[in-house]
Amino acid sequence: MENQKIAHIFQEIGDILEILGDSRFRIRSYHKAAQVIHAYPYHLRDIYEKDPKLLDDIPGIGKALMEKIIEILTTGDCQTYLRLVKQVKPGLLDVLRLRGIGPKKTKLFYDELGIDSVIKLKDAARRSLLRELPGMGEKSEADVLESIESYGRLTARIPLHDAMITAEGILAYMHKSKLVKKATYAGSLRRRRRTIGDIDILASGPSEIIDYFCEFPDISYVEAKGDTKATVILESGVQVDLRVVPEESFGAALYYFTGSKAHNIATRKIAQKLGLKINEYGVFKGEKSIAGTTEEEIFTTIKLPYIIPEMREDTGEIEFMRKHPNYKTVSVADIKGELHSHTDWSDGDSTLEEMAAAAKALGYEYLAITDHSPSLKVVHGLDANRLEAQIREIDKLNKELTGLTLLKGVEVDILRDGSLDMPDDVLSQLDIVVASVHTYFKLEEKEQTERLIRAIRHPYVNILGHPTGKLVGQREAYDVDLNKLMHAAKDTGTAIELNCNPKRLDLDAKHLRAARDMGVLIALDTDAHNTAHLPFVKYGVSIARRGWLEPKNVLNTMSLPKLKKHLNLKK
DNA sequence: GCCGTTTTCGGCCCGACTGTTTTCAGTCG
Ligand SMILES: Nc1nc2c(ncn2[C@H]2C[C@H](O)[C@@H](COP(=O)(O)OP(=O)(O)OP(=O)(O)O)O2)c(=O)[nH]1
Ligand SMILES: [Mg+2]
Ligand SMILES: [Mg+2]
Ligand SMILES: [Zn+2]
Repeated sequence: MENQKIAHIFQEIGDILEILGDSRFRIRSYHKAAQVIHAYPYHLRDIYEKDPKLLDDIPGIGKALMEKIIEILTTGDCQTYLRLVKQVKPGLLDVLRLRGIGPKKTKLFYDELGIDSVIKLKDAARRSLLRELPGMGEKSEADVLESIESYGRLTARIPLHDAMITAEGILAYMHKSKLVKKATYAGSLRRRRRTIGDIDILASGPSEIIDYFCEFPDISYVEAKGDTKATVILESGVQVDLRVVPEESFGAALYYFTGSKAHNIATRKIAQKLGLKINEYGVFKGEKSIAGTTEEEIFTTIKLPYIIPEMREDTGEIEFMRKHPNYKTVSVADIKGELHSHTDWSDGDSTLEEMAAAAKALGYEYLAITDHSPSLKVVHGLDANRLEAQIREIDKLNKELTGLTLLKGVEVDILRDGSLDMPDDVLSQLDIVVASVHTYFKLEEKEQTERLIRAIRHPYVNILGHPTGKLVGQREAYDVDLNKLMHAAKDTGTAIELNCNPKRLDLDAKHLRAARDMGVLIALDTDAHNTAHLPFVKYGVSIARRGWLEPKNVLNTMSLPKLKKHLNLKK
């Protein structure tokens, strides 16, 4: 949380410096530092307390920003920031956020017309005052109005799964055209971020592809359209960017368009040092193209091993892959089973038999049935009697099943004080216990953390379920110190869940990086409430890859015998 | 403001689209 506060201050200092017309490189340093800190796996305070000089070792943090971090950690404030905030009206930052309006126009409108809020900007545009300004005209004034009007209509970041479905629809349409040689999605979707800002589509072939793309039925309007790219807004409010390149540039373009921006900049710098230039058309030595058809070629020319899209965030992956060129992150094929699922015994839709058949069809060795506990009445949580009945039912089913073993389990509710919603003598009969929070999300950090640690330390708990409670677009993480949870998890051999439901995916790459470094096992659980949810594991795997996890970091890559042994260790 | 396997000074990724412009600035990817 403190890291996020520092990242926010640096981001805003950068934004304000932009409006004030400061050096763009100085601005870049602040923005870069903000991004680095935002994605940093450890508390800066912990680093500082170990040795303040270590802060300077973080890439993107130099002497000056290190001093500012220390100032914020020790005084709670940053004098530079406070001074800058006084120089710029807060409404200017809102103006800056409008599409098509950057720092130069924000400053122009303010200097010339005293515009310091979106409301005032709208008023000035309506009164035709903007068109008189240098570099402005009738069209650009109308564009300002349009930008203000559309601000609310544009969709915020959407869940990965929703973006994937939309992208697949667009790609199916693209592949119907004979002009299109290759087409795929790129951007944050290919890097599998939990949320997607816009959908980026790459195609190879002639530039007429752009016209065909702009005829896609779900388009609300075309925002920009040229010879090599177009930007459209769908009826749903989602933005789609299309980029078209010649076939021989497909690999270079895919590399460019996959990003991230920070990763691109980092590898383009490496190319520079080698006397090369990377752009979306290829790698160039002088005028001559020396690579471009595949991504692999691009990496080879700059002497790097292939780096998977999920890792391309400039969070240390370049250095790391140089040192470990054969590093392999976890993949869907490594997943041996599911450890968190529900049936129609509680709030699931599918029967035990149906869930077992679906798990078997996925090639799983095991499926843990973990229905809810009794305090959760709305989801028909199982009391001790019904759970014992389910245990007998599963024992019976296991005798009939071949190739798949059902594990007897429960998703036990963690009560307000950190105790569990099921007596120990019932839990002791189970193969696996997932413990998770469904109430009292709003406790303050210390209390919430202690509550969850108590659950982690419970001898029968194997997995802490959906540990942050985050829901895309609905609920922020509850106030909890994940690093402390991970220490307790490490101590006790408890796994932490990465809930694979695309609405949740509630651990992000930085948390997983920390878990990996600490040797905490992560369980990739779909929390399936019907058979169709089981394949959601692929989203969890993607996020795990973003956190650099190897198969050995993931609990459900274990074979059944190994898993059983592991689950028994704690008791 | 950051950074250094040619550098502690002098660079900082590279290109497309739009509107306003007679040659390019601003914004965005
Ligand atoms: N070299 C370079 N590439 C960029 C730059 N900005 C964007 N890109 C590339 C990398 C991005 O992943 C890709 C798509 O841009 P987007 O703005 O859509 O970002 P991205 O998809 O990563 O995130 P998003 O979820 O859409 O916010 O274009 C840039 O300034 N320089
Ligand atoms: Mg994007
Ligand atoms: Mg985009
Ligand atoms: Zn559940």
